[in-house]
Amino acid sequence: MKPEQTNMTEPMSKARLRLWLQLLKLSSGIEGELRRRLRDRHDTTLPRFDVMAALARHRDGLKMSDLSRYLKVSNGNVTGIVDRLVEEGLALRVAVPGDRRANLARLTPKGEAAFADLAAQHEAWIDELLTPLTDTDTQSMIGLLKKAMTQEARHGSE
Amino acid sequence: MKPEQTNMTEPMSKARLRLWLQLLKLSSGIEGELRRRLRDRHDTTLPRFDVMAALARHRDGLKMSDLSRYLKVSNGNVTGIVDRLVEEGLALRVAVPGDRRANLARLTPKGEAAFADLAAQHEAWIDELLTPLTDTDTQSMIGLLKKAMTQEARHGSE
DNA sequence: TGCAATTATTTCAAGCTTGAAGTTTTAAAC
DNA sequence: GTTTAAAACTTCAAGCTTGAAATAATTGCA
Repeated sequence: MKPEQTNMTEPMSKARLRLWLQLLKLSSGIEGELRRRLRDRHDTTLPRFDVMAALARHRDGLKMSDLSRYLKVSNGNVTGIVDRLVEEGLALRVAVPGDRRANLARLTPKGEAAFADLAAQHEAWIDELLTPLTDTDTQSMIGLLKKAMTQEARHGSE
Repeated sequence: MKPEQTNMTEPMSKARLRLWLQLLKLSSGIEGELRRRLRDRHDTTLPRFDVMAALARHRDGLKMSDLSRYLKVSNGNVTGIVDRLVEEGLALRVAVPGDRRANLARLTPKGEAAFADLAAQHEAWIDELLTPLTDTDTQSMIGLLKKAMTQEARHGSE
């Protein structure tokens, strides 16, 4: 049986590899720029921003292992990142009634204020970095990305 | 002046943010799976694979700082990754005639053979992980990604 | 009620990553 | 020819990341 072809000129595997490399190029480029801006303008990091974003959506806080699952990173990693947010006064750990093993990570008022500012800027930065795309482009790409994830989800990720 | 709108329902900034989150979800998911497979099946890492891929395209080798620029990672990072490839016998450092500061990193025959195998599997994995996309989807997405990078490139990357 | 299994979190080793400092070498300027 | 600036690479501190081990606590079962 013939392999999947693309216009009889290039196997599908080559086309998909080229797609992957372009995907990586765009996402790495944007992510790198976000990291630089967070560091240079706000003295913080993208992982801390991600944790704050998760906690901002859960005002009562999240258990460490829930945070780990939500962000798809290891428990050990979450421990370290929350440690630093606590050191900065942006989050705190709260005991869970009835379970002395567990605790909740929660944003402080200072953390909530800081995150509100960061979130607005983050949205503006993404808007700027993806300016070349029209609304139609954006909706098309979202559709394609979701289509790509229908199968990819069956290979072990959300 | 009214902000950019999308079908009068959502500002462009929100749409682009949603796009970014989907982009991140797909690329993180695939990258995570590649890392797992490289570790579990080949006892190696994605950064080492990336360095080998760069060196495979330059049979004579690349200078450390050329490698750093090519891969867009810091010199210090490249030093460490090449150290480990050398320890594994997959690469070696070669002196540059006339410049005792510089050296070339180059794949060994063992490294070239190992990379050929990894590259074939890598391509097959990407093909598998992006199976839901038809050739038309793939070409469309490549086009959109490139369009996105026309402006994004002006913000300090590539 | 006691014990084994499981859970929640932290700690740990190893690898990666940045950006700056340090060292050596080369190139440019005078 | 000498001095200064720049280049090439490594080392370093700090942060992130995984997955496994360690510790403490809870749950479930006999």
